[in-house]
Amino acid sequence: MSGSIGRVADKSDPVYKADDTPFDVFSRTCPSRPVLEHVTGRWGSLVLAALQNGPVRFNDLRRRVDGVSQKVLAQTLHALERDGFVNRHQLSVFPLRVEYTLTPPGQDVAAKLLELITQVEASMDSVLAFRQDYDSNAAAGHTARA
Amino acid sequence: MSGSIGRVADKSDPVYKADDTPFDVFSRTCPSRPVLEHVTGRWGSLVLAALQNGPVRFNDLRRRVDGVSQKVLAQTLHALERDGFVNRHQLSVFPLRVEYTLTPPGQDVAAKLLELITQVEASMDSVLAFRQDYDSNAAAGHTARA
DNA sequence: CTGCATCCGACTCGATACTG
DNA sequence: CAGTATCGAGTCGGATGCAG
Repeated sequence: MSGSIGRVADKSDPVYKADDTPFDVFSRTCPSRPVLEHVTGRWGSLVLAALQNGPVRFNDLRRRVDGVSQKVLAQTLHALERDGFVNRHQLSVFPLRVEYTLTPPGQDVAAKLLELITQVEASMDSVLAFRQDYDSNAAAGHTARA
Repeated sequence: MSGSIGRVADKSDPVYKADDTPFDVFSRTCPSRPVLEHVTGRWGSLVLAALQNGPVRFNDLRRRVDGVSQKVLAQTLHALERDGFVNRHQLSVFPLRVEYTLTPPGQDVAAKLLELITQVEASMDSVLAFRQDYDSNAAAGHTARA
């Protein structure tokens, strides 16, 4: 860490949000930040989204979330399980069968996540269009943007 | 967490398809996935949230998003700017003054993001309670979990 | 003030191999 | 099937220094 960014912000500037939540993700020491990272992480968000429609087994999840490795999927699930967003149910049969489901808090979070994902997908057209513009301008004039 | 969540977007990102095929984040090749990662990334989400209430200058943003370094903040802003979610406005005065604002698409996404963050913060009590339970059970039982 | 370049440690990922 | 252990490689992120 650096000395320059260590707790420089005072409680004098929070312009936004005057609600009653004791948790503030903007603070680096707030326990909600790691939780948010589990939820919004590269794979966490996709895993939660994939669990929206009922129990899913490990390898099904792996197929559904295209590109994730076993190791990382296991890590992701552990984190979400420990946060109480995901429930792991293991059947003592053979072949081994483990089903993952969303807990009630997990459903709440996943619902919001789904809305976000939907919003992002809905924005994709404008994003892609903007990027083309942005890239060509950057290639030509450099800092000469709108 | 590192991964490539916070990686800077560049022209080597998966190329887009111009047809009207629906975007599916679950697909590894879908262009919406990197965009979602910019938005939900460790810092991207906090930056978008911090920009909700109007223009913010670089260093203000840095103070607001506690713990982020200049380099990473700049990277994050570049990615979001290229996606068309954030607008960078530089005033040619001295001292140099740069203001970042949300574009309309950025506002839509940030709104959903805020809801998600609020939901996560609202879940924190149950999360922390659950974790205590989870950890003691794991400690008693067998191998410790992450 | 803003922010790019570079160096470098720390961390994460993914592939493989192995256990229950 | 459902993971865990290990290892190499790649990346990220922080600090510093410099430029506009």
